[in-house]
Amino acid sequence: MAAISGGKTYHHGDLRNALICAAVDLATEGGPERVVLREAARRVGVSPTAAYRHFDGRGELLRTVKTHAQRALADSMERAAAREPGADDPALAAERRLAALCRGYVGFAVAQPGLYRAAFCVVRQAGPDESAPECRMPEPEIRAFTLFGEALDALARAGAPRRDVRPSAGAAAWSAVHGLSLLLLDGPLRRLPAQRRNAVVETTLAMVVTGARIP
Amino acid sequence: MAAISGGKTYHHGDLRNALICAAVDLATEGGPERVVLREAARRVGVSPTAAYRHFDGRGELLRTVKTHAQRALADSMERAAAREPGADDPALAAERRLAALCRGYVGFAVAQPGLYRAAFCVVRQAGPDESAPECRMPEPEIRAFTLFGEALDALARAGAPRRDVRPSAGAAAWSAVHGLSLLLLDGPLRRLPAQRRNAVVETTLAMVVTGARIP
DNA sequence: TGCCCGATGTTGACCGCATGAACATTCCGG
DNA sequence: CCGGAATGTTCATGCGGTCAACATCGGGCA
Repeated sequence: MAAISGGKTYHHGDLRNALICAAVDLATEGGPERVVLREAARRVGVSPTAAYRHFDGRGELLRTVKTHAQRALADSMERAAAREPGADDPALAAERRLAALCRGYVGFAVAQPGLYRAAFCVVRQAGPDESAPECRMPEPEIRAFTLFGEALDALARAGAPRRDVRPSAGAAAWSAVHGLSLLLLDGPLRRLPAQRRNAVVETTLAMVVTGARIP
Repeated sequence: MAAISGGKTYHHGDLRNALICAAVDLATEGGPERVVLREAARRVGVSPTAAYRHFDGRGELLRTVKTHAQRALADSMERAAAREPGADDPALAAERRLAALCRGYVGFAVAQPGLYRAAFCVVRQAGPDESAPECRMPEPEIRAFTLFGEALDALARAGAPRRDVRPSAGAAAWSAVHGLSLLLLDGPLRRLPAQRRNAVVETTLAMVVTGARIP
């Protein structure tokens, strides 16, 4: 993520991207609260206010980082699922895939705490229009949720959960891994030794999978 | 929480408490990030630096609020459980109590988003001693966890989960309600209409309970 | 009783950050 | 080749955290 630039000219040439990279680095190092406009500008070697030519302000910069982090999270999930060996029994395969997605999720959170927190941080909106229309589904751009949903669908096709529970089931699975991740990162489970932490993760996974299996 | 004071003297008389109240109000209104030393002092009608006679700085003030919020959360859980009617079947009673605790948990989060977030916010430590000794259990002062643990114990005594899963099972249940709360508050489930939100909550509860029931 | 010290507040100052206004430098299309 | 649009810069304002020096109060001891 650390970009290098050669000659110094008055015009940077790709400041927007450079700032994004710097901001992502900052978030990676210390989470969303460390995404500071001035610091990003400093790292890129540009004056603080230059950023305003490319972003509405700190808010928009952070939102960009957030999007990046959400993508990275989903990627981690897909990679984990791809590593998972298949199975003849479709139900078993579906369960394995669900578990792998969960592991990819928590794995990303633990490996990239700063980015993970950035992926879910709250960013002040531009307009004070708090009254966005209600939304049936979670913010659509969250691919992580889509992945859980699809996995649960597959499980359903293999005969497991009641049809009418979906898509709530996706949200339930998501809740479990999200809560687990946060408790492990900055929450009260932060100091668990690795082995005990693993136990907690596996227990939670079991809860998710059996919760999806049993009507 | 809003305190009134009578005559104005140079010495306030109970500044520490007054500041805490103001800070809790702030957190209630806008979460931990709105707990601002200067603002708390302003509300109490005192100069900003006066707070330093009673707190190490913003950090300690916030930590105090956090503790308060954790207590309030646990109280909400216990109240919800107390409202729950008993049952003849001990296993059923145990399941009901667990569900009630969860509802009390999520209910608090939804009713007091600011306080809830404050209860789990990260506060910079005084010394940079990142290397606290590893801890087998979650931070002991978190009564919420204790409550989940006890409820699962009761369920275990009624014959449900495998012995060896505890206390991981407590963490799993906690993860589910914690993640659910956060997704509902500022997360991607924030805009769900009330009815759909209820469905998600109930589905998650079912996951927690069946997850605890099935070995 | 009266005075002095420590506890408690206050002022003033410094630093970092977000953000806006006015000014400077490039670059590119006509 | 030139002028305006892009893109950066400097200057200034306001907020928040925190420190040092100074002011005030109140209670205990001589």
